[in-house]
Amino acid sequence: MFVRDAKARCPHLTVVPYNFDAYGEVADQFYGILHKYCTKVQALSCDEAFLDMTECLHDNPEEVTERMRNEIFGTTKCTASAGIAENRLLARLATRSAKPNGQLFISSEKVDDYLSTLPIKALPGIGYTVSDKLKSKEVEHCGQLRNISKDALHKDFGKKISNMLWNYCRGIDHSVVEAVQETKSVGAEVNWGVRFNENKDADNFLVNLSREVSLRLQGCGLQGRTITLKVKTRRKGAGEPLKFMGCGDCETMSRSTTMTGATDNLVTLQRIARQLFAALHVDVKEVRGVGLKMSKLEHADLGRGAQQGNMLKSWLGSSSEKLKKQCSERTCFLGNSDGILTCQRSCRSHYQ
DNA sequence: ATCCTCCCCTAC
DNA sequence: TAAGGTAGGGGAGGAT
Ligand SMILES: [Mg+2]
Repeated sequence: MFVRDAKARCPHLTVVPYNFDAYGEVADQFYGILHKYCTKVQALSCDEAFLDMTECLHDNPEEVTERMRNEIFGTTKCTASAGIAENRLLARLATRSAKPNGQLFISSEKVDDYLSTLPIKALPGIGYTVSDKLKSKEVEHCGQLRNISKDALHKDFGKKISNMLWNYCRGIDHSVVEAVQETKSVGAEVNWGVRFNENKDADNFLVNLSREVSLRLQGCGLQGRTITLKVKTRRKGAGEPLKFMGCGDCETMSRSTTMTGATDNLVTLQRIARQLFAALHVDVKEVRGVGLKMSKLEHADLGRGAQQGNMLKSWLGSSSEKLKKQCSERTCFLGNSDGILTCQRSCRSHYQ
């Protein structure tokens, strides 16, 4: 429900504003505590992480988890939930079941029972499209999914997704906790408040978006070879969206260019962004969203040929918090010529 | 046989 | 699918 509608129904509604600084502070405390208990921590977001506790099995995992949750609450005043199991898939599912403010250990013996009635949609990586497709075949729970052959799944979902479905519905997950994650792409997009009257408005927007992406790349010390422009346009027949300045029902198109050398250069980005936009042949009056993304990344200071991949620690570190704030302030200048500003960098505030 | 581009799906 | 932004990954089909 939109705030506007909620206020219509509840005129005295108190709307609490975002407080990104506080979320960042809690995230720092959260990760600080996790690292006190475990060296293998993989950050999924500002409020969710995997911990590989294999090396800590000399202690009782459930007791360790109790202590961590207590410390998180004591320090942050935010409750936290946790799942404990033999692999990442089951631990993640256990966490969902444990909410709010609880913890759950799924032992090996309980896995089959737990999964048999679990909706397929609850599996990570399975969303509306895949689960609806299975539902249309009367397959709704993991127990039912186990009766579908690998071959049949492969025909309907392709290699990777069929394997994932086959393994996950049996509680199988061989993936490992990776503390260090490689950034694959850096980009920025705006899909709200975008309305252009003239070509030069769109052009101006592309220039600013290019600047934003260039600055973000430089902020990360990264350069890239592939630039992708994504444009949302009003779908034929779709009227103005009910939500003010929203993008409404749109079609999405994209074009990309791969260069021989990696760059973070503003002028290069602007030139290519313009070329890509022109190649899409859209009526600027119909544009509802624009995004620009750089991929095939390399470390800026290592130059070409250094295929090491970039090792970026979680963006939750305090230095990257500062960068994040700068980005969000810059983003305010991405508003179009009507002065409509954009709101980026949403951040979940619940910790359970 | 593998890579690339574009599109779609998913999670937070 | 009545949030929007960032990012990762996979599928289809064409290109190499
Ligand atoms: Mg799911």
